[in-house]
Amino acid sequence: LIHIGGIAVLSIKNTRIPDAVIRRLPVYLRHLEQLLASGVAVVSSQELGDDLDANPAQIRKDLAYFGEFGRKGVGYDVRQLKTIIADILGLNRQQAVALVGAGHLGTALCHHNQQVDSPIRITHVFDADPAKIGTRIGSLTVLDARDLEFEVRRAQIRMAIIAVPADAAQPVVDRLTSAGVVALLNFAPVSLRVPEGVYVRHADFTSELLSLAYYAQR
Amino acid sequence: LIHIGGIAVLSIKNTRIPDAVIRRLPVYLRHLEQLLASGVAVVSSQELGDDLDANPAQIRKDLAYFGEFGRKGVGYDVRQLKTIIADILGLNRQQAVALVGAGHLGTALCHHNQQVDSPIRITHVFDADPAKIGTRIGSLTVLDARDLEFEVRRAQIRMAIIAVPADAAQPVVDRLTSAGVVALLNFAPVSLRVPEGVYVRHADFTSELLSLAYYAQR
DNA sequence: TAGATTGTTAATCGATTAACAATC
DNA sequence: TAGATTGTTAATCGATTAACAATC
Repeated sequence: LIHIGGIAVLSIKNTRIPDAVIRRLPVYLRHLEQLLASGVAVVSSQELGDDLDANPAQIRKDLAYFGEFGRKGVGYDVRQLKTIIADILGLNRQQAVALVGAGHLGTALCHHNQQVDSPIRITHVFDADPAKIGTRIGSLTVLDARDLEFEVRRAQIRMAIIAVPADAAQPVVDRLTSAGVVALLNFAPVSLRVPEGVYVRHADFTSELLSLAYYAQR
Repeated sequence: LIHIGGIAVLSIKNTRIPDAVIRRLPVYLRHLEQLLASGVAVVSSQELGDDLDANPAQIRKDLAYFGEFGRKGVGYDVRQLKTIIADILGLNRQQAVALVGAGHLGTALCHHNQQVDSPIRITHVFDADPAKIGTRIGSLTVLDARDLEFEVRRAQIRMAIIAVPADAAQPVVDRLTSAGVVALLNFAPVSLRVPEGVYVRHADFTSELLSLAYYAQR
């Protein structure tokens, strides 16, 4: 553990942290922001669990992966915990994100990201269609997909969103990873092959709808 | 097991089937369609596993929840298995889907669904904004959100997509479930409370991006 | 028949939840 | 101090993978 002024900070242990834990952190963060906005200074894992429909032990265990942030008999300082989770996720430093594919979905994701108050911002949009290159999506201009590697390297981009058709996805991913991208959010309906150490999250709308249909049957 | 003409068909056991299994079925289905298109008639779990980066035992076990569809020493008939999975998911009967929220994201999801060849189709789009009501998204016209219950009941809609702002989501969900919706795909960044027996899948783009940032840090 | 591959049981792995000593 | 709540260990639960008899 790293202690600064008696407070355990960002003490990522050498344990491998489960993906499920990482995916819950934004949920905690958002709720802490709401609590802070409504003037709540301290919150217990029990209260968080009630609000978020989660097990209090799970919340405590999730947080304990990164350090000791609570006070026994008291709970967690809302403002402090909010800052800590943001730090864990790396939301303090500027993270450039590339979006590849300016179709309906890509365009909407881009607009959505500009509307919403998110610390992670799409900074580059690429498309291969000459009719789209140079057009604007909110404050961004669609760039030529041929310049992908060059721009990604120049901006030192590490995160990318894949919103291209299925058959275009793998080549795009190969080019992105070769240019330094290490975290991918994939909206194309294909399983992607990536080099060791690169993280891929699948977020395919069509598959989601198909599996949802199972639950609608009765 | 239910056998029709010597073939075990859609024999959903009284076992509770894990959600993880259901979510893999569309992946299998899509790949089987591709195999069929390229003229492959029979496939083994080993081959499927290689193609989909999955464990063959897992594929066999997933399928075995629903019946015995393979031939020992041979493998699975591609066409037959494709049909069976489509039946399991309920993709044979027409499923009307309501989309609530015609903002950037909702509009894109609607367009995307019309472009892609998916058996599950968005049939109704609702919005509360008078400026949007009556406008068209592809072949659909945006309906007045005040008519939500009426239209959902009339079309016997059981699936819905939530693409409204966070603070509007819960009331919309309450109205949808009261009108008969039992499966929800939620793009709003809030945890939803639903009646017993209603299935909710969370698909919040902003949270996805935030957790992805963790993996981009180094 | 010999080789291959299923369906299923058993073993393993990992994640969630319960319990509780430590302590604010 | 008494009551509350953390951090953590142990127990439970569930999902994945391995192993193999059955059999095409």
